[in-house]
Amino acid sequence: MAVHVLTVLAYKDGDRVTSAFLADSVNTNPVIIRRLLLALQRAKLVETGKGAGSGSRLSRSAARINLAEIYRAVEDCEPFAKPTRKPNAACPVGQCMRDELEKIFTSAQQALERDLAKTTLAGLIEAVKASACYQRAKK
Amino acid sequence: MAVHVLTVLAYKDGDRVTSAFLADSVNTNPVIIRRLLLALQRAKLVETGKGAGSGSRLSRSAARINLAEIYRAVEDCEPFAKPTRKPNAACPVGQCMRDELEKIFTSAQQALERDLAKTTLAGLIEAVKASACYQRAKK
DNA sequence: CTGAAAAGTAACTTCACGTGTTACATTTGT
DNA sequence: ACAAATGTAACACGTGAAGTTACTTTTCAG
Repeated sequence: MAVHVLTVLAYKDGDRVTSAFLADSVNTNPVIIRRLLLALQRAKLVETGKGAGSGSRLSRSAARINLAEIYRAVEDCEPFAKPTRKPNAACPVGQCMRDELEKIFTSAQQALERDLAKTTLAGLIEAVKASACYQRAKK
Repeated sequence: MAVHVLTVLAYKDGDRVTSAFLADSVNTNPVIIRRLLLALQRAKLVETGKGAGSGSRLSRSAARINLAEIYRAVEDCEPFAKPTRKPNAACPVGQCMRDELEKIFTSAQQALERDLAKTTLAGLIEAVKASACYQRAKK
C-alpha cells in the first residue's frame, strides 16, 4: 500500500500532492496517509511541506528509489512471529535457540531485501505499463 | 515456535512423542501443538499415529530437514500485507500494480527461502549447542 | 492580518488474526 | 472394554493494523 502511494507521487513527478488527494486515490483516509508519510519522511523518501497549497513529493527521482528502501521504511521489523511472550523458564535451551534463530532470520531478511533492491520504483511503473492488464484497460 | 517443537522431536530422535508432552515442553496447549502438527504432516515433515501409546516423530533425519521447508509448512502465505480488501475500482492501474507486485514479492520470498534452506534442523541444533548462551547454562 | 488549506497528532473504535481453552468424537493399543 | 492418544469444532481473549473523529499548528494568499 505504501508502494501504491509512492507510485502516485511518482506520476505527479515533482509536484506537491496533498494527503487528501492521495487518500482519495488509494481509497482510504487522509490520516492514514499522513501516518504513512511520516515513516517515509523518516526514511528520507519524501518531502512534506505544511500549510496551504503544499503537500508531499518524492525527494529523489523514482529511478533512485528501490523497493527495499520502501520495505524498510514501512515494515519496521521482521515478518516473523514474536510469540506473546512465553518466558519459558523451564527450558534453558529455549532462549539460546531464539538467539540463534534471530541470526538466521536477519540473514534471511537481508536476502529478501537484496532481492527487493533489484527493483526501483521507476522500474515497477515501467513493468505495470507494459503489463497485459494495463494494455487491456487502456482500450 | 514450530522450530521449537521440531527441535524437541529431533532430540527424541525416532521416538514417538505425544502432543501433551510437546505442549508442556513449549509451555502451551496440546491443541495448539496438534494444529501445528497437522500443518507439518501435510508438509510430510512429521508422522503422527493415533491411539494409545502413540505420538509424533520426524519423518526424516534432522539433517534432511531445512528451515525453508518448515517456513513453507507453517506460514501458509506471504509475509506481505494483504489489505483488508480495498476494491479500489476507481483506479484502473491499481489491479495491474497488485499483479506486478505479486510477482516481485514471490521472487523476494523465494530469495528468503533460498537463504533459509541453507540451514538444516540438525545444523541449527549444532549451532545452539556451540553458542555461548548454551555453554553458560550448562555449568 | 485574517482566513483557509494543509499537515501533525491524539484518542477512540473496528476488525482480522493468532493464541488459548473447553468439549467432544474418533481411533487404537493393551 | 478401557484408557490413551489424536482430530476437530466452537468460543473467548489480546494484540496490532486500519480507520475515524476532532483538535492544534503551520503557512500561504488575499
